[in-house]
Amino acid sequence: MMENEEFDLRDFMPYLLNQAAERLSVDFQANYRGRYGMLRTEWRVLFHLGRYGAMTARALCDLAGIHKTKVSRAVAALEAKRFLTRAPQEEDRRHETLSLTRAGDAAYQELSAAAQTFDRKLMEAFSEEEQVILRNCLRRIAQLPKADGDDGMA
Amino acid sequence: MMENEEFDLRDFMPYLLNQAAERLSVDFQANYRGRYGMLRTEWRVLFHLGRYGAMTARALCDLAGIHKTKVSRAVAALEAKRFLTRAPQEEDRRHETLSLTRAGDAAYQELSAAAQTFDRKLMEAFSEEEQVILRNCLRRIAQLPKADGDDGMA
DNA sequence: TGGTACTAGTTGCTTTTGTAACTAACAAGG
DNA sequence: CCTTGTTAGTTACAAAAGCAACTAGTACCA
Repeated sequence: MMENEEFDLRDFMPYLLNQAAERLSVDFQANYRGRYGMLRTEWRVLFHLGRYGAMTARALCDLAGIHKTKVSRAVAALEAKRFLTRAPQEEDRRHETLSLTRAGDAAYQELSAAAQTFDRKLMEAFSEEEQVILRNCLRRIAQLPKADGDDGMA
Repeated sequence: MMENEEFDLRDFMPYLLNQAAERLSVDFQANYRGRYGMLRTEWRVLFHLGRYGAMTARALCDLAGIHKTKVSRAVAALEAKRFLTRAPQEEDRRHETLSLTRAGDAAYQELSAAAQTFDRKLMEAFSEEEQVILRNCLRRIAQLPKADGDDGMA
């Protein structure tokens, strides 16, 4: 045992990223779970629709990088909560335009504000330089091409 | 709609971290899933035991920040694969010392090497300064105290 | 000895996710 | 029309995770 002394698990990026991501996600959950009974995917769908406007489920999948079954279920849940409505497009009835209701948009506004506050507060702990580098590096990692060419979106 | 123009979801740290973490974890999975049929938690338990030596499940929970039910099931799975053995301690038979078998250690050695290669390759894309800041920031985020004082380990 | 309380670890049940198969709508060619 | 192929979205089933209740071993104290 105990070979590879120099390699600490705590320096392994996938592990470190997961720890950091879980740490923050669990904290922020309190906002959408407690007040609105939303799941993480529902919050993301809500956020995308609020931020980028009405779109189809397919566009949402592409934009947010969420699998279509997760989107499908999140949309159904948000619809049940009366936070969004669907409208099949006339030219092609396979496409459903998803739009937030007034209540959905209100929830988005509040959660979006909470998110900004959360982010600002978190970032107070970091210098300007650290913030820039951190966001930049994370974006680059998130945008890495998938290893096997499969985008998992089939 | 479309208020809060300045706040892009892509800059929200919990989201960004999750995206980056998922991206890397999915790639590295190929190593332990394909070759050893391991789950993520099993890999983490294996890694901790290989890296830090034999310990109890409880110590593993604390060290790795994994919930005891997940550890319990991962240990059972690794035992079934003959990668570790348990030995109740004589002074207190509630404590079981978990130790890797020869096969378990061999798997750890190989996966640990794969992890180092993975990490090195990933980090080639970043400057020395970026690497230092990135790891440092992530560690600080991962170590933030839990919001509600509950460590989720009960 | 018996009672209460605490810790280690497991198990049962429910919720959530992943995978793959499915339906429905369209498009193009024969 | 009718087949074949493709895309949007849903659903069924299986794998995994979360939570809470449980067993078992220990400690303390009356």
